[in-house]
Amino acid sequence: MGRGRVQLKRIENKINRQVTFSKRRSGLLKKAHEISVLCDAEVALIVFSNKGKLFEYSTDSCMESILERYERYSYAERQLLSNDQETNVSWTLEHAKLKARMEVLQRNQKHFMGEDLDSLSLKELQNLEQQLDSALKHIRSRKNQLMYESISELQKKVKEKEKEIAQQAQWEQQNNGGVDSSAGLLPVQQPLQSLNIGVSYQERGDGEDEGNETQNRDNPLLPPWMLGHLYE
Amino acid sequence: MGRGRVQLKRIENKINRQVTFSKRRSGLLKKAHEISVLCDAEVALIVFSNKGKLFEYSTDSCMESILERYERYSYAERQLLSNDQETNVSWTLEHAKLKARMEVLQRNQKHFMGEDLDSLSLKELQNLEQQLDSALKHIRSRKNQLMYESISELQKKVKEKEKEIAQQAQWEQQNNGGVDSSAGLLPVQQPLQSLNIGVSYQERGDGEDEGNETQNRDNPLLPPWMLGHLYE
DNA sequence: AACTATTTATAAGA
DNA sequence: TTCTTATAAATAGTT
Repeated sequence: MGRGRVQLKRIENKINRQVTFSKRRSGLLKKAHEISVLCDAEVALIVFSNKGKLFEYSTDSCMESILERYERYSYAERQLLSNDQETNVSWTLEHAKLKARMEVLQRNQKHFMGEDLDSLSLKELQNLEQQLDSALKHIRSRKNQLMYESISELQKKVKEKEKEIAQQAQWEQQNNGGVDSSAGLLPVQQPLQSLNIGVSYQERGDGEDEGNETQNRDNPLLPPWMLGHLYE
Repeated sequence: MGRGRVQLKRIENKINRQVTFSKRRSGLLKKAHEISVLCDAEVALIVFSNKGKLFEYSTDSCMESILERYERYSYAERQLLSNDQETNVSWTLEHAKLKARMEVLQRNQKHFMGEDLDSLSLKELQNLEQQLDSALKHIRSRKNQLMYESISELQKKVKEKEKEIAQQAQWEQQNNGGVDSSAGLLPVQQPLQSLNIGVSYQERGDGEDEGNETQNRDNPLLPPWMLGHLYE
């Protein structure tokens, strides 16, 4: 409709295109409005210009509700996404809760490590001391148990080795009249080295090493007793 | 454009309206497509008929991306929500990390409380013992400091009270020849009660109370030494 | 759905 | 951009 036919292809002349856009845009909006009124239809029209400018028309100026209706109507997929949005709130909440618990745990950890004690009252300090005392008892008990098991195992192996050596000595005695019968007198030393089992336990003396436990202060992810090898 | 003018109002004749809707709809879609091609614009057109049937046109058949662009462009409010969606990935990640750290901290806390020790090796147990030993030293040091401060303050107040009483005794002696000069002989007892300062410290004996620290096992939010009053 | 008289939209020019 | 105008396109009413 105009002085000449138009081919359905992009108008290369920039000015021309801009003018045509302006004219056709208003025509389109007008027609959208007309069909909306005449035919009692719900219309949503969104136009982005070449340059990114937005123009829109929507029946009753209620774009969002029409778009929502569209989403509902057309894509179950989208529905899932919007569900995500709805759960965002509770998710944020859970996240905040988690953070709060983290902070409490970190604070506790510091207290357990003898740090940040200034914020505790005398009563709280007493309870903490009691707690650690009790924990230490458990830990030492468990340690003793482990050591005992280790020693028991060692003794078992020592006895086996003793038996072996005794048998060998008996065999040698039977075959060449006995070369060295004193082997059985060193049943402990010999097996301990050959078995190569290290129980490097040593009871800690009190009073040295005072500042060492602060090295791990800034890394809550690694418990300090996992870093023992670093100090050795 | 037709044989007669049309007023911009709802067509009451149902058949007529339906026909007009059909004609105009195709015209509208055509024009939407034309402006899109001719002017290099991005167009989204959604039409719901009177009866709820959906018709749509979108440039490059990419309705969702145009609608997203619209949301981004038009509502800052919506922008925030869609941004949330984009950061969901990294957020999920952060959440997972937080959870992992939580678990490590909770495990540590149990170890600090002398629980779940079976999973630790002898070496780890030694390091833990050393850690707790050191922490206990700090805690006891801090406790002693608090007690010392408490006692110092008490002594100061006692001295003040003494002075007061001495002054009063002197005054009484001057005025009625001395009624009770023995008041000055109890300078410690008297003020201690009237000042009402409780230092309820008591050194813990060893060996009793072995199972008590497990009461708080299921509540990582409350450090056990905050629950001291529950045991009393 | 097809036809067609008419209205409307708009291309080109100012 | 807006106005004008010639003409293409859309479409109301009819068949």
